[in-house]
Amino acid sequence: MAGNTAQPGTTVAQRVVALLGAFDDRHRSLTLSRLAERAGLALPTAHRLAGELVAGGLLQRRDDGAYVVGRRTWDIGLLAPVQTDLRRAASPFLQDIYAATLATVHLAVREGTEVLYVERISGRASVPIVSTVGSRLPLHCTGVGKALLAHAPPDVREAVLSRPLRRVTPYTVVQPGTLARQLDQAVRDGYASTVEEMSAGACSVGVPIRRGTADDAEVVAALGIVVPSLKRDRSRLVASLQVAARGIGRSL
Amino acid sequence: MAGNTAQPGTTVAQRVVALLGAFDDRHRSLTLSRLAERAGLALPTAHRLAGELVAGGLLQRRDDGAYVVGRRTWDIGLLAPVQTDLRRAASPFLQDIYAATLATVHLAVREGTEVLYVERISGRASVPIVSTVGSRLPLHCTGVGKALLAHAPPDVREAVLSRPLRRVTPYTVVQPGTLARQLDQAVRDGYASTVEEMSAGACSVGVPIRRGTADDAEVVAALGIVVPSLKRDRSRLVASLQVAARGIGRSL
DNA sequence: GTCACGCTTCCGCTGGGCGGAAGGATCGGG
DNA sequence: CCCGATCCTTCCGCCCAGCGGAAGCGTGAC
Repeated sequence: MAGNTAQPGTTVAQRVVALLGAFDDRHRSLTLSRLAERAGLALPTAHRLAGELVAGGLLQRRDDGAYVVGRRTWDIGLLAPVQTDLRRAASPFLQDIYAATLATVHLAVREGTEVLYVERISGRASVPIVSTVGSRLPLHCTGVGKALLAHAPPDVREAVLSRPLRRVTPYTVVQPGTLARQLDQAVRDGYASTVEEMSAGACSVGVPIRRGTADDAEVVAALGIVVPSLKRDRSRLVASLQVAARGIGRSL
Repeated sequence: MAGNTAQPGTTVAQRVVALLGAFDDRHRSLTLSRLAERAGLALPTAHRLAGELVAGGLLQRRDDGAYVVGRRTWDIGLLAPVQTDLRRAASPFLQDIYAATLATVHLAVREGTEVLYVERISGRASVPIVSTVGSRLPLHCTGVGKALLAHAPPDVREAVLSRPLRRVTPYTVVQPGTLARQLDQAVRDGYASTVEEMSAGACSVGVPIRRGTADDAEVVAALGIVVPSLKRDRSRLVASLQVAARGIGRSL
């Protein structure tokens, strides 16, 4: 009756996945004990497996003993076909917009009830931004998020509106009714905007990207920029984003 | 005497690493049998393990049955601290250079006898480029590569020069003596350049990035751009790259 | 039909993996 | 200096999870 208790039904491969999955945006480095805890593994097990992953380069051990994701994982992860076609098609347009505005430019898709940022260009003049490539944020407090949500299937909109909207800044829209009105407006206008709803001093605009050229084609992504203020230039910004979005859609 | 023969000394975790490691730039999708072969696993073993990795999201299975790297690996890989400080410091300068030149801008480090590209901005006007973020190329046929090699420790230079230099285009420098002279020249000039040595119609310039402000400080990375031609503007390009490199070094 | 090829499933043997427990290493408080 | 707390590392014996040969399918070429 000694030793082995390992929850039945778990395989080693699953444990490896659990170990890697223990890392996320808010946990980029973990001590052995936290790693074991988050992965749901006994400490010696985590120690041995993590050691093997370090040997394989998937994890890395810092001098202070903490584990971080290894370079090998980065290498391999970059091979994943994450919206490859979309990114290839969008890249030149993102560059154009950046060159014209020097503002942070985002390309994002909806994943469930979150925005997933798949590409970003950030300029030095820009406000400090929370999002990086690979990060996920709520749909209700970013320009691209609202643009995606506005054109999402009814059940998604329902799901977002029915749960409490997380307040991120004092200006975050947390009343479902207000958000719903903004979304309807965004559909009519062809763009969505936020004013300091995600981070202080940052405003954003997002426009939908439709596959193909039809005005009612499926929305597959959103394009957006973050600027210090929307008081001036809003319509010019929106116009250039919309032109780019159409260009991207055409080449999808 | 049936069943199990699995090379003794291999653990499941190592097999998982082998499976993930079977993917590289030239093998972004693999059929089960090739995956098994490249990972050195028996076919049923690869089948089962790959299935578990698919369930865990580290791999993905396309409709045609081929395995590709999964989005989860991408997510997790992006958490890896790959030259994080360098990239953060360099990002605004890369943007500036891009905005000024509209050429493809690269940030790269040396890893052994290869260049590892850690950041890139590519414009629509640019020549089609081989490198992407995460890719590795030889040191002898790119601008950043030569810049890194020129300032690398003697044993690295030795190692590169003593092995045959891979010919990539008709213009690739493959004679060790010529390359050595170019490297010495690059040290004197403070920049290195290539003319169609990596791909036809593409010239590149690379400058070293030194940690700190001292003129003889350690070279930790290189900054470069790729342009269709170097005939005009070479000195202006070099000058702006050098200014940016100093700026990056200052903030490291 | 027949063959070839690649994927999937089955199954019995066994050694790789498990975690409790003991042993270190490090730190800070008394 | 000792002692407890906390975390990491190593050891070890039990046992079942994992292995792969072999058989079964599905598909496509000729």
